[in-house]
Amino acid sequence: MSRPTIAGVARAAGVSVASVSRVLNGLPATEEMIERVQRAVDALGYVPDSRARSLKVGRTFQLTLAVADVGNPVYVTMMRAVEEVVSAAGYRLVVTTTGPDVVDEVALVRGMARGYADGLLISPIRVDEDLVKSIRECEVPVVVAGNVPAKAGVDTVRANSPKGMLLAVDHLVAKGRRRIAFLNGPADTVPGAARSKGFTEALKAHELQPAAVAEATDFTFAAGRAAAPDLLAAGGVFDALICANDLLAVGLMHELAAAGLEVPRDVAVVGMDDSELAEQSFPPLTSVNLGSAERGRRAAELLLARIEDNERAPRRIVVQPSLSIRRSTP
Amino acid sequence: MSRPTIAGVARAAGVSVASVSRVLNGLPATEEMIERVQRAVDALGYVPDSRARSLKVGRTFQLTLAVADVGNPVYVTMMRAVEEVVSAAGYRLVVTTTGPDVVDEVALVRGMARGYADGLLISPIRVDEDLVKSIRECEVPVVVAGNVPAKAGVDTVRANSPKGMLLAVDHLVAKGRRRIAFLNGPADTVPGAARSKGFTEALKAHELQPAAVAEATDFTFAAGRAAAPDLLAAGGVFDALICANDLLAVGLMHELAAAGLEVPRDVAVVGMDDSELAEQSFPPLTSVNLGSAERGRRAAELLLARIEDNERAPRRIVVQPSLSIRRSTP
DNA sequence: TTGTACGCGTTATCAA
DNA sequence: TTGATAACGCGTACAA
Repeated sequence: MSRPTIAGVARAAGVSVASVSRVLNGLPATEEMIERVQRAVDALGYVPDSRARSLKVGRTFQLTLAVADVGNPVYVTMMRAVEEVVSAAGYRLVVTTTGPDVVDEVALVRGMARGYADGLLISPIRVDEDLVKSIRECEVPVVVAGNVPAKAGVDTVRANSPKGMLLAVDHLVAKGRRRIAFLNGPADTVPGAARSKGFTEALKAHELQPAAVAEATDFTFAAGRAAAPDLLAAGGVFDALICANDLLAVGLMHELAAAGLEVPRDVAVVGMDDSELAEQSFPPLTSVNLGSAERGRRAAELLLARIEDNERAPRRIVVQPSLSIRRSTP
Repeated sequence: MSRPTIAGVARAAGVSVASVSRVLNGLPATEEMIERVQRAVDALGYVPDSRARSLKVGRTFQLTLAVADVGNPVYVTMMRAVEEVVSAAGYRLVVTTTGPDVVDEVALVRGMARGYADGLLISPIRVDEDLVKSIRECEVPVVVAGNVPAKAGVDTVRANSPKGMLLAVDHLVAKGRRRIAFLNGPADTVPGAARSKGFTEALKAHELQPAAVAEATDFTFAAGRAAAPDLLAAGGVFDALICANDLLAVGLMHELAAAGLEVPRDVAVVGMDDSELAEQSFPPLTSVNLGSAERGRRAAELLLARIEDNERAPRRIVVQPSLSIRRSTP
């Protein structure tokens, strides 16, 4: 006994398939018709086939979320927010990992043409001409969480890294720290470039010179630890440290402790992303909240809105940062 | 101009749709035919529609992963492993959050009948008769990551909590700790019940009595902190503490520090799951590795295998634990 | 308000 | 080897 189809229900109810379809989709029908159909549906345990439905209506009620690494806390936060919005709207979420390579991102965007999802929410870690082109030409609506040129012609939600950097520097300066160092992630990434620019600007605003700058090989805990020697070689020249994300900050804090430096007494540390790890680390980490959850939420809403109406002009939303002050700064 | 269909390609190439389909699916054809079809495909930028394909072949090449909370580190680890296996096999991953309620899990399992995915990988947080029934009757293959009665008749991959508990207690006893306390999560959950049973057995094996036992309201950092007063009220009666997961352990460690207790000197702390947080916490947390990544990987493999051959007898895999010793224990 | 019949884009069967 | 055509299960003109 295979799964019943709409034809089976119609036969069992003694009505036409059209009537069954109408009742199931809430279109006008007589009480008696609704009753008969419902009875047959229940009796047979009929469930509409979403494959056939997708082909017919040209929509899958699925959205794709593409991030570089589903394990990164900031993506986890975004994903959770996205999942909430999307499922509340009756859509399923297809989660894809692109990896660090831009060609994989391009392949993914092109692959949307197969029509397995109604929209794409992508947070590209690196951006090039090919990617912009593929996004502009994508067969389904695209929303970018991150920075992409306006000529891509799509909705965008991004953080304000420079403003966030300024909040961090303001705070440190207010606490009397002047010799500020910076640990970035890879500068050839979208967030890396933004952080670097923001740090330079923020120091300039305070007429300060960087006390030390280092670049980790990745935005991870391990990379943060590995970058420690570079910074510590400049021993004692900095009394504050800003890290491009929380993982780097926590990794570095472990090495600071190992080197006998106390946080925040000897070195104040500020992370970015304000992920759950910031609250959980010891000491709890002061961190720039770049609004990952809000970005996820708004990006998802933008995507849903665009699916409803693809004619509206692209919007570029910037989510403002805030500073979560904890015990890693004085 | 809408997307080209296989008919458009056939027309452009001057061949039949059947031939185009064959070439695209690698079925036997002459060199010249392959050449002509390929040329037309490239010229038109044709991409097969996966909706139509799904309807025809009865497969979507999608799998559903259902967990209670995509933000929980242990699920993140599992998800990453699952995503890797699944995408390598050419499948997409649909990620669904069930929430803490068992009725939502049942609805999800029933909903698989719509055929939007070829299989389900579920990690139920609570299990009841309804859920077991729905799993047994599910329209698509199901693999359970966790504990579910054999009568559900499905492949299962689970951790060995009791063995893991024993590893933790062995270690603590070897280090001279005898007054061992336990912080569990909700005992009416699958992992909570397993942890509780394991702790009791492990202490019995060493002929010890529990020094203190508390139950947090959830498996979270916040719940760990909130549970601290309960345990600390028993002040000084324990010199070691096992927590049902890493989040609880780290939350509690913050409160221990606030209470002036030093880890591991005053209290040795052991977590469970050996998530990335264990390595990142300060001091780094000794933790029972229950093999989340391996469970995810094997569950995904089991599901793929069952989709290929649904006749094989259900397998019940138990992944063995190990202990990752770090500085939170002497 | 209800029923008939067609088409969505693809794969698979059967003849040629 | 290739081509014509019948499904796959559903939604919806159009006609009654």
